[in-house]
Amino acid sequence: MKEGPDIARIAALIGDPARANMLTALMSGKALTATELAAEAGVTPQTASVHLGKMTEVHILQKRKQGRHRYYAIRDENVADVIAGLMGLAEKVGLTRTRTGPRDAALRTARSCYNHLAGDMGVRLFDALYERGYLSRSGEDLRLTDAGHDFFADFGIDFSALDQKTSPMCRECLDWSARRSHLSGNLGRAILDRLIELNWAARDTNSRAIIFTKRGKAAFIDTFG
Amino acid sequence: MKEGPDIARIAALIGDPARANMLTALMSGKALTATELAAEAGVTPQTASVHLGKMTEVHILQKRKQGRHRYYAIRDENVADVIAGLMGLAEKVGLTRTRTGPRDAALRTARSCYNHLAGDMGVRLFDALYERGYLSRSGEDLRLTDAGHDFFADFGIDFSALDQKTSPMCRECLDWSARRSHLSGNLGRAILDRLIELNWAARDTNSRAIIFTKRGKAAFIDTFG
DNA sequence: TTCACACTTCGATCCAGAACGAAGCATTTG
DNA sequence: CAAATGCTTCGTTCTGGATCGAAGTGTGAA
Repeated sequence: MKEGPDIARIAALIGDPARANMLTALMSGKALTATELAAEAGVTPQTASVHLGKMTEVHILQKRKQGRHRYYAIRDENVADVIAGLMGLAEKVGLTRTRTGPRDAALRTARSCYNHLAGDMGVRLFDALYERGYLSRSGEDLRLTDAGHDFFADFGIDFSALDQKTSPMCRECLDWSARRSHLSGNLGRAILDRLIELNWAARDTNSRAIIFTKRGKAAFIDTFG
Repeated sequence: MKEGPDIARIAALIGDPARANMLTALMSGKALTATELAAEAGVTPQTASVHLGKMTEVHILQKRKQGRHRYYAIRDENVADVIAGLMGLAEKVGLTRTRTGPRDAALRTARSCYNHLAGDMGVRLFDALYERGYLSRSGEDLRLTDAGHDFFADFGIDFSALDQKTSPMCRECLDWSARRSHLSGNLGRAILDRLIELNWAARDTNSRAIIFTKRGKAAFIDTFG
C-alpha cells in the first residue's frame, strides 16, 4: 500500500518455529551444519534444507561449504541485532520455549571432526601452534612453518607419507562448540591418529566424543599447552 | 528444543503482510485508528481488528480508547528498534513494497477530528495555548485556566452553554499527522465551530479537511500564533 | 569400484491462520 | 428516541507454506 522496505518477508522467515529454532541455535555465534540445525529445529534434513535455502537467499544466513558439510552461520551483526531484539521483546512478554535436558558436555571438550580433533581441546591446540609460530597464515591459506615441521617430526608424525598426498596439509576448520577455528587437513588428521596411538586419548564408540585419559590430558597440555 | 525466548511468536506476528503494513504505518510515531489501519493494510475492519488484537496481546502495540475510536500505536522504543532493524535488513536485500500516489496534504495541515480541529493547525493551536498559560495539565487532566477562560470569552466562545455540559471541557487528543497532541473536548469543538462561524475556515464536503481562507489563516496566526 | 554419508530436489499431503459476511455492542449524532 | 459510525466477535471458507517420503547429487571412505 505504501512505499518502504518490505518487513513482512524477512519477519515471516524468522517467524516460523523451525527456522526460529535454527536461528537461536546460531545466535551462539557458532557455525552449524545443515543436519545439526535440522536436529535443533526438530525437523527432517529435507525440511531443514528448504528453510536454510530460504534464509540464505535473503542474506540472513551465510553458507560455507566444507567437505561434504554445509556450515551455516548468522550473516552479520545487523541480523544478530534484530534477532537479539526479538529475543528481548519475547522475553519481556514471557514467551519462552520448553527446555530440554543438558547437552553432552563431553562433545564440547573434545570430539572428532571428520578425522581430526575438535572442541575445546582442538581450539586450544590450534591457538598454541599458531602462537608458537608453528603455523602461519597467508591470506586464506594456512602453512606449517619449518619450526612446526621439526616440532611435529619430534612428536612422531611421519611426514614422508603426508608429503606425498595432494590434499592440503593444514586447513582451518570452523568449530561449533567454540566459535574459533581448529586444525584440519592431513596434519590435523595425523595428530589425532598419533594421540590415539600414544594412548593419550580414544574415540568413544557411541558418539563423536574423544575421551582423554588423565595421563593423556596432562601430556597433551604439557606438550601443546 | 532448547531453552530461551520464543522469537517465533513475535516474528510471525510481524511477518504477516497485513500486520507489517500496519506496523510500518505506525512507525511514523503517529497513533492510528483501527479503521485507518485497516485501510493501510488493505483489509476489512473485521480482519484488522483481529490483527490489532493479537499485536496488542503480545505488547507490540498499545491501545488507547478515545470516544468511539481505538487508537493504536507502537508500544515502545524497543519494538520500534526491532522494526527499524527489520526495515534495514529488508532494504539491504532490495525488498521494497509497491508505492502509491502521494497522500492528501490538505488533511495533514488541517482537518476535523470528530468535531474539533486537528492536523498541523490543531497542534499549533494546542502548543500556543499551553505556552501562554491558558491550559494547564495536572496529571492526566487538562484544565482551562482563568486567563484562558477570559481569552476565549473574548474570542466569542459562549461559556454559559459549555459550562452546563457534563462531558469534559478540555481533552488532549492524539494527532495522527503530527505526533503531538491537539485540543479536544467541548472547548475544542466550540473553537472549531467559532472558526467556521467567523468564516476563517470551512469544512470540505468530500473529506475531513478543513479549508482555511487566506484572511482566516492570517487571523488565526495573529490570534493564536 | 562400492558403500556410506551429507545434503538437495521433487511431489504429495495437510493444517494453521488469514480473510470476509453477518451479527452484535458501544458511542456519538440528530 | 432512532440512525449512523467505529469496532469487535462468530462462523465459515480457503490457501500458502511447512512437512515428509522418495529419489537424485556430490563428497569421502574402504
